Amino acid sequence: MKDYLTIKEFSQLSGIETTALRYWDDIGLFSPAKRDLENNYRYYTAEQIVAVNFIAVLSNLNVPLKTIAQMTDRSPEKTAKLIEQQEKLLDREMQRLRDCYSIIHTRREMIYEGIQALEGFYVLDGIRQEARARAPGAEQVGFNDITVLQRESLAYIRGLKNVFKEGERFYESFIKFCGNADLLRINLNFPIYGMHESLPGFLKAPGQPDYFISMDPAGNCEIESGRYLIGFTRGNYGELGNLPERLATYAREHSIITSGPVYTMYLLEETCTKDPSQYLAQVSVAVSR
Amino acid sequence: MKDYLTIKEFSQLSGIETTALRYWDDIGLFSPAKRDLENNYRYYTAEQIVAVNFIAVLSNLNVPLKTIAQMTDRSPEKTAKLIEQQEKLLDREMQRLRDCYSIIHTRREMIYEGIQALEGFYVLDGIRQEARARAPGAEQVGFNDITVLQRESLAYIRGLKNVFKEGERFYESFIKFCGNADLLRINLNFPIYGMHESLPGFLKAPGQPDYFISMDPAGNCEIESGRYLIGFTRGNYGELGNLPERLATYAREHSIITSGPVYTMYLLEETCTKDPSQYLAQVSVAVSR
DNA sequence: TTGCTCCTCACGTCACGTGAGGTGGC
DNA sequence: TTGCTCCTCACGTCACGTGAGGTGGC
Repeated sequence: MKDYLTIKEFSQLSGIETTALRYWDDIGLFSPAKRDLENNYRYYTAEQIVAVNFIAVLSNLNVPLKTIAQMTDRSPEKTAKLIEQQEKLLDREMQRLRDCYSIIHTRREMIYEGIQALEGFYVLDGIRQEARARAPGAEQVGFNDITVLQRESLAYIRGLKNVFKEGERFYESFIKFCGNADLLRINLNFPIYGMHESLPGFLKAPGQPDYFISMDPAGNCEIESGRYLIGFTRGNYGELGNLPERLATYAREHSIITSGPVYTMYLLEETCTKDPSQYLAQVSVAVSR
Repeated sequence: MKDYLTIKEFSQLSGIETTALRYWDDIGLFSPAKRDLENNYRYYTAEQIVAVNFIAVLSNLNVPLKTIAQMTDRSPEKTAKLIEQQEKLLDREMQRLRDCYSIIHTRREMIYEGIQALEGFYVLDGIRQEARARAPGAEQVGFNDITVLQRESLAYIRGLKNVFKEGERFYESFIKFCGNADLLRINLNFPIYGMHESLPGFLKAPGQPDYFISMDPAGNCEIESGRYLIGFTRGNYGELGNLPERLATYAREHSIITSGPVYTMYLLEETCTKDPSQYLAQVSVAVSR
């Protein structure tokens, strides 16, 4: 009399659901060591735990059961090869997950910046203070205020330069950018922003950026760290209201000299709100003092 | 006249299959900006690419479409919270994949050792030589030879001590080990081996190890690095043939003093071959010289 | 007219999950 | 007898994929 385990016992020892065990039996992937001929009960042996656990690991890795089932005519070499393949796939999958993490994390940071801008925040010596820890001497900055802020460097990758022909619609450029993305190895899943090459160009046509940029932390371009003149506004893509004039006026009144590109970043957009009038844009340009 | 994209154009720009786009429309997750009332054509806008890409990223992360669909009444806070949740899930998922990697990698290394043992290998000064690069003076070791080999340290975790009562069957201990695994935080997906506390105990009852051990690289026990007396044999679990005597004889004839536990490792088992008589066990014990 | 795209509808797929209805062992 | 376990069978689920059959625009 050998020791046999019922399907429930075997399920508890191996951690695999009875429904899965029955299904694996049905498709011929993994069958009990014995079947009772009278009542059709499934009986497993203890040593089958090793085999079923290996199947479970592969199944957890999303290896199709058909692929696993091909191991019925198994050999050390075949099993090793299957594992080697899975190791490679796992490497890729982990890279994919890291990429996804990077995407959603970047997006979340943008959203947080947007929420902070809406709530207002405190600034001391160009440094944004932690939400509720107001330092003495810190200046309160509201949503409608223009301010100068220290910024960490941010990587990005940019598309081809936009060319706006007479009467050409805004989105044709964006569509071209998307169409070229694959070719230029631009990942469209990161936040996509606009960039003007200089402030005068921005003031002339705020809704027509010279480039679209993807905020890919692995990108080959960089928004340099330093002090930036920053303002916010709400509204649909390209509709910046009076923000351009407010920025220009602030710079003139505070004798601020700006340099380098102007970045238009939609911190809050479709992923955060259904109402385009509630989109939130942050426009920033480096201060050269 | 606004710029509209057909489903195919939109699919190509976003990288999302038309079938998925139609399905997402059907379930109310993501619909085109416009429908032609006459022919029911779907028309998308360029800015929808941002939203659909975000959905695609979440969907890639196996977020149920129902969960994503709850974002129809979205707000910055809700979206940020959803992302935060996903970041946590991603952390866990990546840890899970690392664990799986560790499991199959450990198993593959064992299989390679098993294959090498079958093929035979060369040993120079206790160090196993690379397969075909036979160093001068190296000694050939066949499958049936007992040998002394240098071994790197290996982590493992062990279960409770086995107690074999009179007439108790081998597998009852193994079943107890499996039953306690969850409690003792033992992962049964790693290779499970046997351990005797000492050589005399092994020689007395080779098929009744004092402990079962799981070769978890994160385990709290260690097979120390050093020289080990090593032999191989084929056969079902616990059936070690004349290997115990061969080991004892070799030790006596070569004046080898052994110390510490005896490890019985099934390098090739059910995952590699269907025939239990083809299982390959490696028995090893530290040499204290 | 031709070739291409678009549509809906129905059915298939994968790996189970969920009852429904009935049997078997202590 | 009672409660628990086991069985099969059928249908549901999730996120599409795959034709089938038919329409629409240049």
